[in-house]
Amino acid sequence: MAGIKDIAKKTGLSVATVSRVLNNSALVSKDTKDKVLKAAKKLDYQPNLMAAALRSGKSKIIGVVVPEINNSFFSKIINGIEQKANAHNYTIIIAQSRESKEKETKAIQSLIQSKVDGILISISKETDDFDIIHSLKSNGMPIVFFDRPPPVKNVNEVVFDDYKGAYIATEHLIKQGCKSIIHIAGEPKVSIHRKRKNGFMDALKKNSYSLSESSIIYLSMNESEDTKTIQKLYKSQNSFDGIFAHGDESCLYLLNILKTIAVDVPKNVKMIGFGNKKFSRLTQPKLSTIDQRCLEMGEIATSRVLELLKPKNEISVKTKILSPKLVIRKSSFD
Amino acid sequence: MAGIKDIAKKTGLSVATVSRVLNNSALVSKDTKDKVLKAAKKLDYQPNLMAAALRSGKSKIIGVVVPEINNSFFSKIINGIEQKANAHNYTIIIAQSRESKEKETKAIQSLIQSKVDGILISISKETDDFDIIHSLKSNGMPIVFFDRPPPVKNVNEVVFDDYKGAYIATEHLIKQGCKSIIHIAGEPKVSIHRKRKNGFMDALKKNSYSLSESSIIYLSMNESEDTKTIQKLYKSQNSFDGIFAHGDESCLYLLNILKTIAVDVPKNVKMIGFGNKKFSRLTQPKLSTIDQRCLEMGEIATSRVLELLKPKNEISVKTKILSPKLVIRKSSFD
DNA sequence: TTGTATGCGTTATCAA
DNA sequence: TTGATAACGCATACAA
Repeated sequence: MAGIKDIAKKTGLSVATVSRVLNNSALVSKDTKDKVLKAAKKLDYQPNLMAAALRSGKSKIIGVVVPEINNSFFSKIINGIEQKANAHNYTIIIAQSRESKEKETKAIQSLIQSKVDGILISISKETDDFDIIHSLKSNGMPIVFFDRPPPVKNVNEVVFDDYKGAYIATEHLIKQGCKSIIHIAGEPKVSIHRKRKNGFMDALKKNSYSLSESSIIYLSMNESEDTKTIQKLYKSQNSFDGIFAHGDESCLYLLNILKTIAVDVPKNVKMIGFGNKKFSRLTQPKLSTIDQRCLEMGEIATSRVLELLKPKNEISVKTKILSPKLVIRKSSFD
Repeated sequence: MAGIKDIAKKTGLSVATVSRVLNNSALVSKDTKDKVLKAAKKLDYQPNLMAAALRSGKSKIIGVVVPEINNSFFSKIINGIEQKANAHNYTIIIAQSRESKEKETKAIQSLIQSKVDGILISISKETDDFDIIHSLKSNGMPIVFFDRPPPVKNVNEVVFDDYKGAYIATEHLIKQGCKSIIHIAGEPKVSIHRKRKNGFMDALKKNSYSLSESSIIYLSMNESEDTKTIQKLYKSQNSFDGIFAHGDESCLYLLNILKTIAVDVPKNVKMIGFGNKKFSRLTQPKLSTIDQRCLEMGEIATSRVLELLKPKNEISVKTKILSPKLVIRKSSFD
């Protein structure tokens, strides 16, 4: 493992020239270039990125902060980020906030100290003050938010249209002939859950479907209890033939309950989830769902931060809203 | 955002003294210490980790290479790694090989160039030569393998006992009274799949259970085809009342098939999966499974590399084998 | 207890 | 086209 100095010694050139070759600084003769490259390979040259970053002021690293890596939604997005970043010769450093404001702040600080050139971040649920965001902005740190932007003006963000996703899912059930559709709702404190619920309700209204109290169900996640609830509802006059679940997880959960009480999916009831999780293809029937285009979200956010990194940039600010993709499988189609 | 120099200027002390305070080098008066700390806070001091690393030769970073981050097995392990590393004031950099030997090599190289102090790695499936591992070893890079060690002598490794996991799962079914157990096997090219199959077979032998050709099933993952296969087998004289699936995914898949052909789990057939995936708690009945103690694997591997980082270390080499944990839920128990 | 001076490996400026 | 040299921000050996 050699450095620039070793190559200089070996070739009899100066470190400056060697550095120029290694950075394609064009002002070198083909002869010396070849000589240097050959020596580099022979000596197993490994550039010291830290030294280069220190000197140049550019680390070629992008920092990524997500709530949780063990979450396929975020890890898919990270894949998009990594691909795009690598394609532009950038490396990424991933940090987790674990939905804690304190850890989030620490993570950001740590990225700053690691001299990342830019930051991509999805804000933790717990975070309620945004001082650090403001300080990042005023320090001129290139920063792009994805999926969960902060309530701060004039920021770059890439978000997913949860409302529309829910709307589309619901309309899909309507088109499949469902006459009475219920929504398995998520924890209302979470904003995306509220958006999905609203999308569901508006789709019903728009299509002149009636919306009763029993149209929105909050499950207890206690099996026998939920089974009773669903069975009772199914046999009541408020029965349903369509289900839009706020997530694939609850869709799976419900599918199992329906099987238990001998309701056939999709014959008797059609259902659709949200998230396009891996396991949604392993059920029988396979689950229809809404795909959030995670990979694209990561790619777009990265492209944006890469733009901000270019010296020429005018300080424009953009919000990109990703539209949902309907994934039709067996659970909503026959 | 200030540096060590700014603090020196502000306090009228030398950079050396400031540096000493910031590194707890003990040889400073309480007075100057207070002065420096106060100024540091006031000026919003952010250490330049790259400069410190360059000077000290220690980056306090551990590099982690995994095949895929979007895989709950690995991301759980990473959580264990991160926790342990952070607790010791180390940061981690995560790189993905995506099961490609080429990307794996690049990832390792990139970590070296980032001057990580040590490396944790789970080898990609595709990797078939181990030159880079040997060169890392001979360069004295502290390195610990987890889950998928390379076939190289004298390395530190933390692995999971897949054979034993399968054995325990099978014996569990036997204890639950199953008389005829089948195994849903995985792709035999993958070594852990072979180990699980062997554990299954040995558990049967040990308990004097007969093992026929139809005891080991390879699914096509074509729904209707697999449904027919299972239904036919279930109604044949080689019928079964216990299933050990090589993964939770195929366990879920099979559970759905059984429901479709009206076989009750766990009454008619008991089943157990492998991996303790999140969704295994969302099925009805909930899936029994084998937990691989991912968090511990990450923690142990990190502790090991941290030991190697201590100057005093004698070059001992250890293999740690993690035993499986049986998770009994409804699918194998009534 | 504190300060001076040097160097980590690289890039960038200036001169040749 | 190339070389000598300063500088990036910090840690540390040595001097005071």
